[in-house]
Amino acid sequence: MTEHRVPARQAGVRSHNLALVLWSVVRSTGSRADVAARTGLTKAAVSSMVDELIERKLLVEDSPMSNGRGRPSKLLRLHPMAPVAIGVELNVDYVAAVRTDLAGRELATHRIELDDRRLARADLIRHLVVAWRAVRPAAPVTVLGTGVALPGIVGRDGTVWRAPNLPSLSGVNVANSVATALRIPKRSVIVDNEANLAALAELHAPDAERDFVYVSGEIGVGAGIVIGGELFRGAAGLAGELGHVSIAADGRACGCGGCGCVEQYAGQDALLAASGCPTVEALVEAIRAGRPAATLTLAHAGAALGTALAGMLNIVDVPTVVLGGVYSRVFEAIGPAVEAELQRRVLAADARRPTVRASRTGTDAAVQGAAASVVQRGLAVGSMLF
Amino acid sequence: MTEHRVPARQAGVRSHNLALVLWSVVRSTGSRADVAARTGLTKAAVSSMVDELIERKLLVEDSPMSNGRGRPSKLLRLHPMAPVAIGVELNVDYVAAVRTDLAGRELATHRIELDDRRLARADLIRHLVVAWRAVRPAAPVTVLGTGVALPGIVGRDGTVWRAPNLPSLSGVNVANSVATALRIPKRSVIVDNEANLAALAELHAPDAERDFVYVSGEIGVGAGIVIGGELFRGAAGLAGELGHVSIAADGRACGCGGCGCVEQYAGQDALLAASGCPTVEALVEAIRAGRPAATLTLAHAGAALGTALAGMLNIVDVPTVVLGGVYSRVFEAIGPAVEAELQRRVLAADARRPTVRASRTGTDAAVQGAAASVVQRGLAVGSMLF
DNA sequence: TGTGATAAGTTCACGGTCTGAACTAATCAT
DNA sequence: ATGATTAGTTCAGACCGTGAACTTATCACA
Repeated sequence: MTEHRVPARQAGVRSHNLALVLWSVVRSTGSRADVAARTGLTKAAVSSMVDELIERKLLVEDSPMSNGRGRPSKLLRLHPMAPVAIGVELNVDYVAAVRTDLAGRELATHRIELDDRRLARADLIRHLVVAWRAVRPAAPVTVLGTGVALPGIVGRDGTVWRAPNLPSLSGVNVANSVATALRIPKRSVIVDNEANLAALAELHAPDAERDFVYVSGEIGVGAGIVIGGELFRGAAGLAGELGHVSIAADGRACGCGGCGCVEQYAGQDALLAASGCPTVEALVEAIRAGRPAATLTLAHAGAALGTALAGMLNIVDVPTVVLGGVYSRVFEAIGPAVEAELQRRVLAADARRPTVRASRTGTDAAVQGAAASVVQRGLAVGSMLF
Repeated sequence: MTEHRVPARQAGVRSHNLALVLWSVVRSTGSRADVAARTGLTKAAVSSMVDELIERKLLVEDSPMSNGRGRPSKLLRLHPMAPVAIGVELNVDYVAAVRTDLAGRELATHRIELDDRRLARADLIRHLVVAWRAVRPAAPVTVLGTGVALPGIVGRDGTVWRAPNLPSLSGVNVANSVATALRIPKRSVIVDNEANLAALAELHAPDAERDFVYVSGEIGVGAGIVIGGELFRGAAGLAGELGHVSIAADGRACGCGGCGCVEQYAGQDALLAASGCPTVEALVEAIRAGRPAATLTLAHAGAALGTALAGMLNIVDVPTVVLGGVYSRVFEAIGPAVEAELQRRVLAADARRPTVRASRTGTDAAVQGAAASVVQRGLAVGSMLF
């Protein structure tokens, strides 16, 4: 039954509305009157809360600006020294980091390409630490928290349940490791699956749908499920593991121990091997050139991906699929095949045709999402608003 | 991003806490002091709210009862004339209804066996109306609302998107039809998938897990997903359609137009046909007698069901499967096969072994859940508390 | 039979919160 | 200058939960 456990108090009202006002300004600047109109609060209440937010150095007031008629409004903006969020990503072939403000704007980025697959746990954590330090703020602004994106199944407490492509992380509580290595509080660290966080970034992009599945095509294949504008994490945070869904009971063997995993048919390595291209760049070029080896490879991969996705859409009921990572770079070649398979296999397809589109975010989707997840938790109802 | 759209107000605090107090008493009787301790509110606040709830005729006070020491407590109970909920279910081979109090206790039940498959839409609605009237309260208590359970895919507004086993309902907005036929407000009617509502009933049973998938084995096979103690409905309310998940690309043809649907291998009709039993009762008897035709049929069906469920568990991340409907009656024969398949195919299985158990609710799970969904919505935060 | 311990329930001043209306401030058009 | 217009502030009013003091009611024991 819906949880009614916690009593509501007046202080909760205040903190909810404080977050509402702050978030309203973060999304788009405006005067107190604008904010009142947007949020539905009265001007009086907004005034009082803006005062408090300015006092707390979260907002600043621009000098008055005329609107043509009437008293000029004083636009509100995020304080230049307002808290920031850091997102880091440890993936199979790169490490990346980003610092963002509360609005998700990038303030600093960092990225290093390297093959992590064989590294020991301590080295992996060290890479994360280096990336974190590379984007850490110089000025004395507080870091709200750190989001960590990983290519694996991550539980709610930050423990890696399984990471087929980064085996030395299996069983490690990365939240703990990162927190102690950086000497920051453990509860300021959020660890999640790379696809989940990329989905969060996609959700924050302009004009994003509120219900979709984001498919992350990297070395591994993951999926982040967004329902009603919120990330769906499942009971323990393990939801959406698409790469190791089997599409053929007796198919190709996989590093995870199973066989027939989609990743073996539509993962980045499989695409390169089947098309004979040495790098993703070469593959993109081959497709642009219309080379049959490349286009055919992607049509097959798209069918495999579409088959796995169809099962997913039948079960979680989502109308659109967003292809990200490698897939967004080869979208013209793979998108139609995926869509065709969905049209054929999704139950509700004749009533509501599934949509497939390329991601609007770039290669830094996961780090952006990692930072965004920190902001989101900071603004969540009940939190102390920093 | 998490929706912060709506401002919080003091009235919201009151209505939240009022619901909290009412629900606390509904779950188990107790004195004002007990309620204060359970909810975390102060005695003063509880006193004030209990007064209001008594005033509103939702609670009554027992005569004082000594506890051995100290001033005797006056136990609080649900008012005998408190609002009730009605749940009705239209299934392929029966129509059922139940009236419950806010605690979910059955006050009246009704059930008629009949084959609905060929009936026209108007007749189906008429059956629902008859069942509803059979359990309607005699005394002048208000009916909080009506929950309707159907074997099909039902959208949030009460429209049936697809009902392979009850074709004449396709495209019909059952919420509207029922509301006008009964002359009750449309918004008091909640329509949902039969498996979703049965899952809700399972959730309300004593000692229920907070994360599970409920599998409803009737003529059709459906699934209700419960995560964190809440029903997961997906973007449009269509989540969990398990019966028509394909487990063999070129498998048996299905009424839904596809082929290889689990329902063709593990649905009630498939079980009866394969085992040669005329009725479910005969099948249960055959299993008790250990007849190989029956046990083998169920082992095969269990493997098929387990295969489909494994995909589901990989995607929505749930640790336990509850088998309901027919499956709970033949659990000893089908459970182990399902479990074996899950153990083999679920990714997280070696870290967290999937559990399979029989449902604790009976044949009236769906109607009970339908009534419970009405109560749940009535107590939801933001609602006017009736 | 009375006294004290114990626990249930009530009362009330207080601080925090939003609302709504009145009010002040600042700019532009005429 | 004057009035229209819009931004922002102030303040009384109502509501709500808290916490502490207080009242009520019972039992155990003397």
